[in-house]
Amino acid sequence: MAPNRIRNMEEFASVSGISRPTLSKYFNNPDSVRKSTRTRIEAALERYDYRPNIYAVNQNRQTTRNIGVVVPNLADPFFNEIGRAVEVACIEAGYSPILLSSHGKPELEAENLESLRSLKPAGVLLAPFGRGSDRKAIEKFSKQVPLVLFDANISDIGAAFIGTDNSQSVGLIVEYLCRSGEPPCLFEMETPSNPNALKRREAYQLSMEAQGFEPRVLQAIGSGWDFEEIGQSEGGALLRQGAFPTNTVLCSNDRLAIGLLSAAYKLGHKVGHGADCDIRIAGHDDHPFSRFTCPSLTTIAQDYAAIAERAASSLFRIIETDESPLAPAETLFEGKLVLRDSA
Amino acid sequence: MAPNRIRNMEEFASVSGISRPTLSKYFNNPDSVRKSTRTRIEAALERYDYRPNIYAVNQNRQTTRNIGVVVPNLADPFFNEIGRAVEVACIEAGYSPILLSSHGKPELEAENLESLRSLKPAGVLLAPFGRGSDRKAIEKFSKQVPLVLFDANISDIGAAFIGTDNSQSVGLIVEYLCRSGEPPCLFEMETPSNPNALKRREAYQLSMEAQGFEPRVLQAIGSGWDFEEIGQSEGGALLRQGAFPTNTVLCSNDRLAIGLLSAAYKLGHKVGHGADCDIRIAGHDDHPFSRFTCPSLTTIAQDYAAIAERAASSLFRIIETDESPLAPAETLFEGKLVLRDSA
DNA sequence: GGTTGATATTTACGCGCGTCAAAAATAAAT
DNA sequence: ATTTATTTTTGACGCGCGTAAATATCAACC
Repeated sequence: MAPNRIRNMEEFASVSGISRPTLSKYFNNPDSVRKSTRTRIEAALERYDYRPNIYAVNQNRQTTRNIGVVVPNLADPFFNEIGRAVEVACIEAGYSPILLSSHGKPELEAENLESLRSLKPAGVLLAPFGRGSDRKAIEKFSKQVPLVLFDANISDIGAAFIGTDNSQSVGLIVEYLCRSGEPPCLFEMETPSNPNALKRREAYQLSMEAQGFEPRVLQAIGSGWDFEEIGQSEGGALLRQGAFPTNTVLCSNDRLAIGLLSAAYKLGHKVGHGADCDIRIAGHDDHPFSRFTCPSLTTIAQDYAAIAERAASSLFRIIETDESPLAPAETLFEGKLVLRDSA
Repeated sequence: MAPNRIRNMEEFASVSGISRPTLSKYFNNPDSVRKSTRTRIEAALERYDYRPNIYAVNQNRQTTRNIGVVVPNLADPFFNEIGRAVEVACIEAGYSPILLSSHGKPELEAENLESLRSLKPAGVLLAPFGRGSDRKAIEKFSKQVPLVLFDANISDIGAAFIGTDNSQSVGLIVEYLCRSGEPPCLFEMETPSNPNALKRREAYQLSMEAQGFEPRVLQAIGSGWDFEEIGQSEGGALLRQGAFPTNTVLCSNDRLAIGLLSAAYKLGHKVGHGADCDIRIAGHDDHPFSRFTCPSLTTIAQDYAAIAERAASSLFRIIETDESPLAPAETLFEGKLVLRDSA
């Protein structure tokens, strides 16, 4: 079917009987040519399987149709899922997403942005580390490339931020836990680099006070991304010491909860809301594995799909209308309570 | 520090006092210029932060320094880890990896390869689906671009294959299980699309027979990538029916085992090798979560790092020496037994 | 059939860089 | 200091495509 390979648009022009400038127009926007021409081009395309050299195409353009997507750690199922959702949204809108992970290393975040720059992306979707992020680098970057933040916010940077309303979501689960048993204490990392963790702590405190209970926060010592490991060792130590002030533990995120569940199992503590149970454990994020923990984990589901979709569409609008708001627009989605067996 | 921006190599040549062809040589291979010149260029680079336009650079090259990395599903922690390891190996060797996931959809695999073609990659590392893969498409692709397979093999395709020696690894765990308790039955997916699953079944059967036991295979009905879900529902059903012929279950992979563990917990079966336990469950792959299951999972650890490193270096050698072996070279790494609490 | 507005073609230039050949400069060796 | 080998510079061309201006063609309308 395919005769001698087509080497460039010139050749494709001659075999298809369409002039090169018209072809160029077509490839940039198929709707910009008359329908009859479009049909002829597409017929030729079937026969000859030619595709423009993307390097030559992008060489002169000051901006491409690439969208950079940068997440702190693709190995974390949460960022994996949301990264994938964002990717799909980009493809559906006709852009080419380039998904980069900073592998848990904040210094890689700035490097990733830097290496994106040379790809001349039309825009970038960034889920920043937070405290670990190089604020200046990101700020500088956002002046050169349309930037939308998601998951975690950095104040006054980027054209928009899309995330979960931690105060709503944490309020929801705190209220549930208080209503259905002893009020929860909060189990979190000692120095959370993620701004969401900070917001969740505040939300926990406010919510407890609003219901007339005293907030109690327990911190796990450790750093890095091995949350399960830290939850297991630190949480296990607290369990052994009987250091949890109530029989209900709200973990700052599911991964910590998974570690704590594992420690509780090892120690023979029965977890759950049954009458025969010793302790209740809840999480936050609806981690893909939280359905398979023992017992399954009561948690808060973030609306991954909505966040990803909104983040992407916000960016597209900025790119396509070429206007970015003066102050970053903030969109927060509500979390949903997912009741399972652990609390 | 940075005066008016440098727009192209011409400008950088004038401000740095080096001729453009020499700069071009430098950027293609810093070692190809005299040391004194190199120092001068690098000094200028510090001051002016210029980088060649990658689109212009790659426009004429018939091949770039991009390496495509295609895995079936980045959401699966196994492919996530190995994909990341491969990525790092590429970067260290001075290539630019482009990591693509087929999101569990075999048809996306061919699409991913196709879209890679227009990036003119120097080579591609592919972890194929196996049965679901479009053999002809991959075969055609491998004639145009150096291709190295890893994790799962497709016979006679690609220049090399690197994976785990399933017959060794399964033999190891079967031998251990037989030695330490009742001989295991095998729990696997009904129609595994992954060739490793087939090899593991064969290895299980051979190994059992070698030790004088009758192999018993139980299959979970279901398809797709929700292995935990299938393991939980199908495995749970088998448990309820008392359908497992022995008290020891070897799962074809950890994700299935995680689902089965969850089902066992729900049913109140005590899992482990203790005297008070009802059932032993083992897996294969050393999934990152297998340390945190309840109880922790006895399994086989694949040597992710070695596989990734070898796959990458095999590809680099083919690219750099421009010679591919007549028959695909096969390298298998041994698995290691990881003893934990579940078996 | 002639007019008009939209679309296609012709021609030509430029983008940023790779690369080649010849000339010039530099370094190493005698 | 002279020769020789190596490296750099100069000058020039081409890659595949975007894009602009002028011209030619088309479709539809009265």
